[in-house]
Amino acid sequence: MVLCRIYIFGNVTERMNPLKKPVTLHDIAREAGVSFNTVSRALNDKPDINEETKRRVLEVARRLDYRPNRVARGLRQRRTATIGVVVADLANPFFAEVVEGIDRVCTARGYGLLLANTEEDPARELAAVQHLVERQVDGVLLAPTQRDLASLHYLVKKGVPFSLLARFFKDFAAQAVINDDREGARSAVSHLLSRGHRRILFLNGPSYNSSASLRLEGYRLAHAEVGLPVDETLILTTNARMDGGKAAIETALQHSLEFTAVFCFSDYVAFGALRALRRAGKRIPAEMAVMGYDDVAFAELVNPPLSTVRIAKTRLGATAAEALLARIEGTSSLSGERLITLSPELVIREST
Amino acid sequence: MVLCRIYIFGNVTERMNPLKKPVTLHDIAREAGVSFNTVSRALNDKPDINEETKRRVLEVARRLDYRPNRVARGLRQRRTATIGVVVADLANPFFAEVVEGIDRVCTARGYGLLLANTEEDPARELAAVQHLVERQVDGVLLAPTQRDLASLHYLVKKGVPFSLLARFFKDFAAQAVINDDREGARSAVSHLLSRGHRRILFLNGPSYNSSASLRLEGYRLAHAEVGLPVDETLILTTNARMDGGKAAIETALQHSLEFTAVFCFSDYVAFGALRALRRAGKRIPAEMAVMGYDDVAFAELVNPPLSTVRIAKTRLGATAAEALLARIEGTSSLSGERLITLSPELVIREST
DNA sequence: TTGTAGGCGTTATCAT
DNA sequence: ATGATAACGCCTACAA
Repeated sequence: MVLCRIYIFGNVTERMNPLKKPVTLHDIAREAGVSFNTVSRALNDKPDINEETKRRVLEVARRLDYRPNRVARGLRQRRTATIGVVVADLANPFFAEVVEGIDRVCTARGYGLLLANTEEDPARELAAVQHLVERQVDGVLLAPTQRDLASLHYLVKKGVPFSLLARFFKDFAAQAVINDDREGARSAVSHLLSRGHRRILFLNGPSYNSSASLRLEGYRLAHAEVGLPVDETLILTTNARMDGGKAAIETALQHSLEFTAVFCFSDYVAFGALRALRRAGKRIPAEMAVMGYDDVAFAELVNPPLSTVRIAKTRLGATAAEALLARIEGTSSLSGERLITLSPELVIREST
Repeated sequence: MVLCRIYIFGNVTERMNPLKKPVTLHDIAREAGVSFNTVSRALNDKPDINEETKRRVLEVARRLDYRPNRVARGLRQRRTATIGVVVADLANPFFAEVVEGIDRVCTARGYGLLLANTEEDPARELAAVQHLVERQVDGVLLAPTQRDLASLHYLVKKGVPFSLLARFFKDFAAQAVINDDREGARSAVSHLLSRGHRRILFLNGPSYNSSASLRLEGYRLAHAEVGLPVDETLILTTNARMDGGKAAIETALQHSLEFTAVFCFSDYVAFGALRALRRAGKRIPAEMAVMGYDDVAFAELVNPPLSTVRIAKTRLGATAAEALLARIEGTSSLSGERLITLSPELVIREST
């Protein structure tokens, strides 16, 4: 592995402008020969103002390329038009797409997006949330690690509105936008059962994760529907990454566990499982069916293309943002709901 | 395709706390029996203060769970400890990883991260930059669309420091952290040539993209090194996404263009090419070699695992952030350099 | 219709 | 060592 060296060419010729002082309301006022709050009125088009002066003021503002100082405005109005976004793992395409959805509605409505990454570490989650609160965000969108409730308690204590992304708590009444993971898992496992599989290995996520527990319910439900008892030895817990899937399959094979299909907590896990299975000489789907979850962009690119459960990721982000903004701005729509559940879609490709 | 319906369960029982007024310096001052700027001194541990009172003040602050209002601080100090990040496409894992690198150094140094997404639209790029400037960010990290210089001129005019991510301009002296794309392409094409390929199709990005033009130079250089003239008909321009690679291969095949290897602008493009080639019955690498660029996480998962050129993505983001912060804070280190170039790494897997 | 005054929560600059 | 006072740029009264 080649070490990355840094090459440096040339040097910046042009000196940065030494942060020239921005034009303020006062500057415009002086230029237009009015008081500075007449300018304020003109710019925020308030009712009480003469059309003619307003026109003149706006003209001057345009000429000087005036830009409001949103920090000052934020201090005065006690709202910053900013929302904090705390995700578990940015490099995970799942969250990247969720954030894209959030960005779309936030920028459309003039809100800024203050981003933080926890890497599934509860301590970082709390630190991030506190930091965001200090920055006076109007609300927070959070994918909690679910190891504890510290950050949520903090938000409640500070009175900052928030919604949860893709995860929720049974015993903590916070708004959450989630995927219907019970149904997603049920339909996936049903599909496998309908193909004749009777021993379906389940590589699930950790039990504190709400998606994992919902998917486990779905797994059981599908079995119950056909009157098949669940063999608990087929339920394994892995970490949510690729190596988790690989490792789980390897140990399962070592212990000569019997199964003809694998249902995975995520596409990532499925990719790992796929590799391990192929390395063990299993042909897919002839000898072994594999099913993922999420439908990240690459699911259709692996070999064979992965069957999976699609989550509407950007939609999830966009919906969460809308619900939160509605709550912040006092709009009605989705504001009061506890759980907003998006329905999943079974995507059958060639791995099952 | 199943339409995604929204199910809504339950209702939020607990009313959000009506944004209780946060504790301020004054509150602490009253509680501790000192003036509010003594409190300020204590908290920012300034020199001129009695140890005893300082201890007392800090104790009160802790008890009341005081948090500084960073908006007020930002207004007063004219620095917000925030940097703006403008990327081209969040859903692209390349940029997601770059942002992860940025996040790591920014949070470590107490900076917040205001994120915006252009989706390669110059108009959105300018709007995003203006928005960030209104929010008084201390600096901007920008992956420019390169269709025009409007946003850069704007930043210069406003005197806001910025660095470019992964792209640069020959004729505009802005700091940029980039990959050595000429060398990356040269080594990739060299490798193909050394395997005996003589007609190497190049699916390149649009020419305004600085990476694309550098990679073209590398393509030519590799040919020159072995004294092979370049057949210009082998150089195609595609959009940087998967469908681009697919479409390009399809037309190339239709026009019965002769080639035994394909070098792609990105892994994404390569994935598309891979599919189109396989659909056309080509065996890889026996009949056709394929090489990508970037080394996104999935490159090793496709079939066959993709040979590619690795860019140190998180490192690129982290380096850019460090350079920018150094410039903002007046630290020496990388601050003055024009181009900071990271060296790529050739990764040979099974597609070549 | 317009201008004046005050304050949002800090930090910085004076006095004391 | 501490306290009063003045910004920072804006908005929201209220007065003219």
